[in-house]
Amino acid sequence: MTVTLADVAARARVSAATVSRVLNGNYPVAEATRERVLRAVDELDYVLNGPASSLAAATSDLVGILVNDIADPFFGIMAGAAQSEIGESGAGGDAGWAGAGGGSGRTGSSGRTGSSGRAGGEKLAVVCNTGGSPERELTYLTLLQRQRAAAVILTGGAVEDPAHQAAISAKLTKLADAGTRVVLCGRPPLAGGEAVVAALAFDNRGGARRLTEHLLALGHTRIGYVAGPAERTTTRHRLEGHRDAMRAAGLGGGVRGGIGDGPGGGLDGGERAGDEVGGARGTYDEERLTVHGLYDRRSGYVATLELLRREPEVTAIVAANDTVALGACAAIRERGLRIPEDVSVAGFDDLPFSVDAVPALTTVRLPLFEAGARAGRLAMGKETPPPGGIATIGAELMVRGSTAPPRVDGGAGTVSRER
Amino acid sequence: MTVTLADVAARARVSAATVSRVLNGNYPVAEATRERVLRAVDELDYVLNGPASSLAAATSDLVGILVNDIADPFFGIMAGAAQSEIGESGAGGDAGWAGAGGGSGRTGSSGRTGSSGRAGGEKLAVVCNTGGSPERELTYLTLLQRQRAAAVILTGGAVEDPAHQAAISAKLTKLADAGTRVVLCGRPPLAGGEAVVAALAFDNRGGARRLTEHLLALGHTRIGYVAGPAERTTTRHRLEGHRDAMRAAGLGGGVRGGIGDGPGGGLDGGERAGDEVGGARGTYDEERLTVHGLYDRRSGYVATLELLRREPEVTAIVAANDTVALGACAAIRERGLRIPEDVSVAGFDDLPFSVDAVPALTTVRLPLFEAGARAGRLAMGKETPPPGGIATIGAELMVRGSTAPPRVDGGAGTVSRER
DNA sequence: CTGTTAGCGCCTTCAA
DNA sequence: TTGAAGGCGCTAACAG
Repeated sequence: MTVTLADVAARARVSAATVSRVLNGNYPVAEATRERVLRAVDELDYVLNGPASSLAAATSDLVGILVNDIADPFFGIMAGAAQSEIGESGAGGDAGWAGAGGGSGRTGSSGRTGSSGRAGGEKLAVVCNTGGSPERELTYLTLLQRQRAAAVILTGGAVEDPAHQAAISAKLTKLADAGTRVVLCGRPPLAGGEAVVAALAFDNRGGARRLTEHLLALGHTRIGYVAGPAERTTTRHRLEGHRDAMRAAGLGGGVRGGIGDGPGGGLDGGERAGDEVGGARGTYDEERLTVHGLYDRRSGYVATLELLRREPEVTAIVAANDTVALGACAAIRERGLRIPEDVSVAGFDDLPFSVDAVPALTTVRLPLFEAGARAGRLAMGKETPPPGGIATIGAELMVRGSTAPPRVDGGAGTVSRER
Repeated sequence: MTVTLADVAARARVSAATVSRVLNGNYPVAEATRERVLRAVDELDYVLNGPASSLAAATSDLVGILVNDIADPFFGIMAGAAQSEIGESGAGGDAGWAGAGGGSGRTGSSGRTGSSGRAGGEKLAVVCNTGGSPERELTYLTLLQRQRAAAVILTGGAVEDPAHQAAISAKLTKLADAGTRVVLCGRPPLAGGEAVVAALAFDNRGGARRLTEHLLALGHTRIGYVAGPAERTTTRHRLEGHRDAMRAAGLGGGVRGGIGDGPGGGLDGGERAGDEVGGARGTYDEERLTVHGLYDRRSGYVATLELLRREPEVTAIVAANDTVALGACAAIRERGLRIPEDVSVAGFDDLPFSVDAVPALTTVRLPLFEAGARAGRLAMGKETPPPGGIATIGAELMVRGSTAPPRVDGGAGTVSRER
């Protein structure tokens, strides 16, 4: 029923081996023969059997890109950039695709029907949506391992549960052993990072610190923080950067060790406002002015409402990311407060929509596209890994209209005022 | 080096066929044997060889989801929803993953190491980013065909070039012939749609019509339209809906046949403002008040500036989608005009951020998540296709703060006024 | 319920 | 430069 290599060979009057050789372009083949084969391929409309090919060659042209949330542009931008480097041979550029031609030296005979059975280095870059679930992440990794993927790119923060860290680490080691190139993008390096080709980590901590320093310089002291899910590295690093800045300014401080002290990282911490543990007044504030949620708009909205309830005098809200910041803005406005006059708001990531927010969002820019593209190149072996396999990617503070000095009379004032 | 089925068979003291059977769960196997095999699998840390399996079974567990722009939540939401239905056996719900357990009846022995060599119905849902390029679309389809994908979901509008339509159609037919289930989501049905399991099309035309009718009811008559790329079905349908409404109100009208009359759909039409072709004054306006661009923020910005230049008295701008609308808002504000007092703005899609725009964006809601999920189910054969294989998905008008009656003195007035 | 027997379609030495 | 032959790891009939 389906056309096979043998059929093409017969039509071209050569052996199957020869057809294989012209298709893969790894071996010298006489130009005449080659032409004949290519013609037969087109005439028969032959399409290589991937599984058979992968089985025999013990490797496939699949490259997996794992993302936490495919509906979030944060991941979409990185994934798209990576794909643009992986898809066609040397696509390179920003968004330009080389088109269907290319391949192993052909110049697109037989009209634009092309894009047939050629194998030449074409990789199938696919993105897998883990939904932030560690189990799904592991499952996808196994599926990719099963497919003998050529490379795997893991994007975004990792879950910090030691059991999962270990499981992921073990899995990546196996993948690497099997010849799969593993690249981390926007994720901190693994403990024993030998398995990984390269790890591109964002400077979340530094970015967060500079952002909060900006707020402090403006004169804010009561700064609320809407954090992401408690167990993620990204969440922890950004929160730590924020707290570092606060402590350096003599605010908050005390207990070390991050954010793992609340159960489940939910929005339910509010009821424990009196739980003084460490004793230090600073610690009290630090926890009281932090609410965890998801990296989505709704969480930003709910968390901000909670923050305003806990501390009506808050003059600034720092959100885990831009999306969360949008939710925060909505909550603030709903309470009849103005941005930035009554409350300043800041985000993180500098997603495309952030500049269009009203007022434009002060945030921390992460070079998502560049990082994704670099990860793609690394995965393809088109770029040499950074020394030690680890690179930290800078985060740039973008000051815009959503942050301003606090009101002189301090605090947001009563919550009842209508606009 | 790598563990194979035979190794597992040897360790479990059964034949390879038996191992295969317990792994695939398609055949009755004695409970005792089954346990033994599973234990051996875990002990050996065996992972099924996908290519070999696909080769022998003549089908793979790969499901491809093609999107035009992975960085656009419009596609991300649909793709994520589809994946949630495909990933795990019966995940079903909104965003909840069943976790790594599951599989063919096991209850997760040996800790959470799990997610190993089980094959049971697990599909690898992958999204492929075409970047809107027809060539890439074709290439991905070929790659998927090569992998013997179990199913393919095409999302979003199609390019209207007949040559490509034909090429895609032919390719889909081949895929279907090879047993791949093809589903269209947010894309109009094909000419000869036999190859397709189902086509879920959005009511872009109806939605656009109702949106413009809303504006007309408000009293607007000089309405600018920022359209998407000229050659896409989505662009055409939305524009036609808009013009239908305008004509029904006695505005615009005349020449039939859509938007294909400008070269390349660029922003370059402005210089031709005097080209009166049809003769009817309405036609003139229709084209003068339409500018094409991409489905991104920047295009919305640039196109709106152009629209304001062509017709300073414009009182409303309808954008091709919400992202474009954001750019339009930026342009309008930059010209010192207020939304909606001076100029009303409307979008399309109702993406999550639209409700957070200031003022909140009037738009047309498309049930992206539901549609994506349904497409996923259809692709998995978990849901029976609609009659005729075609379903039109409703679009709901969402009236919010960005649209209001035009100013009584008409028009946006001079552009120099500062806020 | 389980083992045996053939391939699935291609790549890759090894010769020629 | 090309052909011949073996096997990659698994599944799918058949027997038993």
